[in-house]
Amino acid sequence: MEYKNLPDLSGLAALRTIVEQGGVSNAAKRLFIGQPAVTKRLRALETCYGTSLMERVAGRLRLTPAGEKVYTYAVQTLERNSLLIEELQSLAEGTNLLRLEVTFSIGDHFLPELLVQFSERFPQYKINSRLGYSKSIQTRLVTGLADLAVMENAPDHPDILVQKWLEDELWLTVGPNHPFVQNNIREINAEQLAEFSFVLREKQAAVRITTEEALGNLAIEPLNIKMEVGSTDAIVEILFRGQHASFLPRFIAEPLVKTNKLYWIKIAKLNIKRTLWIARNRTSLDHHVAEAFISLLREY
Amino acid sequence: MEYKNLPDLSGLAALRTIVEQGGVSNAAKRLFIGQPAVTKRLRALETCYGTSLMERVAGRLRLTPAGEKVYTYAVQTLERNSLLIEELQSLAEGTNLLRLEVTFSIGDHFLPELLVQFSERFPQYKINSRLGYSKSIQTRLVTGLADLAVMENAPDHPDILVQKWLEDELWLTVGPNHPFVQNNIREINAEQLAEFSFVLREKQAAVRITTEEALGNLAIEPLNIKMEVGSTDAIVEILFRGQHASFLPRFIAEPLVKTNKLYWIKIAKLNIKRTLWIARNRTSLDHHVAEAFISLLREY
DNA sequence: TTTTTATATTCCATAATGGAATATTATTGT
DNA sequence: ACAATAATATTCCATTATGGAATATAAAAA
Repeated sequence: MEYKNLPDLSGLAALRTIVEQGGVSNAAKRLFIGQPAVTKRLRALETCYGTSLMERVAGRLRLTPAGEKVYTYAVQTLERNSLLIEELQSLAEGTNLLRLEVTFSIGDHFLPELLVQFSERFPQYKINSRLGYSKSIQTRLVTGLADLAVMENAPDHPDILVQKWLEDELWLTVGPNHPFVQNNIREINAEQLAEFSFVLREKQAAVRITTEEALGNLAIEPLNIKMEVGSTDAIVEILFRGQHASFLPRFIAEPLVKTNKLYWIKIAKLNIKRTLWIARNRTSLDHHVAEAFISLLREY
Repeated sequence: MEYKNLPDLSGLAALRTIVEQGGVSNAAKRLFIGQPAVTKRLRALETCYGTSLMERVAGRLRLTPAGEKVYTYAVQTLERNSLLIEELQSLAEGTNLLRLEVTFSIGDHFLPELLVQFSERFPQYKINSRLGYSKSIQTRLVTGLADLAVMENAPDHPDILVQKWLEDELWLTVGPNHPFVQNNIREINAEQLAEFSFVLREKQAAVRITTEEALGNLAIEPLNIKMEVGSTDAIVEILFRGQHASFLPRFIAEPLVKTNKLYWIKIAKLNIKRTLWIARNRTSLDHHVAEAFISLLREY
């Protein structure tokens, strides 16, 4: 089991493109790389096979007899790879499977109901969903390991298309036992944030990132963070029971505030707004299960 | 013409080896790389195809359905690359390989020495040589199954180019026990051929053909052919031991006659002359190994 | 002969790869 | 239940590979 001097598929692609485009310079344009890189790939491929594949005749490159054999292998291998990719997509689509990624707060709050509704409306489709941080979700989208994502931050990558889903805010939220609630204080200045004992999500969480971005622009003392907790539900429980404060997404805080289970303390001259995003890989825009899920999202 | 996320053949090799060796650590040993590199190649391959190829089941990796398709492609692609490499080696050796055909008498008498000299002088070249009758040699030249022939008859075909090599004759030859030798007779008339008991080569042999052509033009009785023997060396032995006669190529008879082991009986007014030929297929005139062999022939 | 076209090479910055060391996951044995 | 073992995954870092700007070389065209 010895694999020595394995050729590069990118080298085979270069050989094929040189032949079919009639030269190195044209191939470079079609491959979106520079001319030297094309020449180098071709010559590197020759090293793999230990023989000349193209030689210069009348100023242009022509296949050698050996080159013709390698060209045939190149075309077959590349075509088969394309077919394989289609096959893999069919395999994924064939099961009508949506690979969905959502950030944690969205996962905790929206996902259960979304999944139930989706399953009732589209019983033929399947969903694999997972919760994750924005960064890793972005990676999974880019690499094709996810079909669709719903996120609290807009991904920043040329291969990802985003569309807005909902507008949201982060509310400074406390429980019923908090002194500010006891003293019937519902609005503060930003400087007063230093008086609070905070329990916040961990640093990678979208809520935390957005909070720190918004407060980082203010000339205030650092927050007094007593705890980092990896679950918004747990934070809500802590707020119920103690005298801590946290920044919660409005979609989580608002129902609780309306039922007087938690209290929103407004910050004068500060609204931490954000958008919830739908994100997809640019190359998967024909994914019909994802389209179905998005139509459901749009009903919110 | 877009080639994005092309897989790595080394990644395909890793996948194949993991499957066939039953795990990452064993695959690492077989590939002569470290375990982390194997894992990374596998996971990098998954990124190329945008789907999981192997997942951990009971502590070990197992192929996913997608992984099975990629494994199949991997095996095919790697095997075809191996075949391609062999093919390229054959192609390369092909240009250094001489397929030589010679008629039997030349094969018996000249070929051993020729091959030894050729091998010493041109160690980088290979020769496949075979003995044959003129007819079949001609066919093999025409069909490209032979590169070069040395023959006792000139082939007659538009695709075969011939050049003279040596001039030769056929000598009526007898052994020391023959009555004509005992009676010190060294020249006869053609009519006296009927008095001889002949041992000749088989009908397809060039010697036989040339002999019968030469004698067929004479108004003499048919030869008394006691034996047909398929080897000129055997004929020489028979002449030593008995009272038969034969027609031998001068290049075989002359050394023996000069040392009084055999005797040449001249035929008045008859010299059976012939030429030894170098023959090639018209379309293979740039065969440099053949040129090398011909240069050696020219030294005779 | 000069200009234009096509490919090859050099030098350098960046990206990719492999491995030692370590971490994590899972199974087995006591 | 815990410790030991087996298998895979991850981190960090050094080395190697790759692409491109600039330039050189080869060949054709004007």
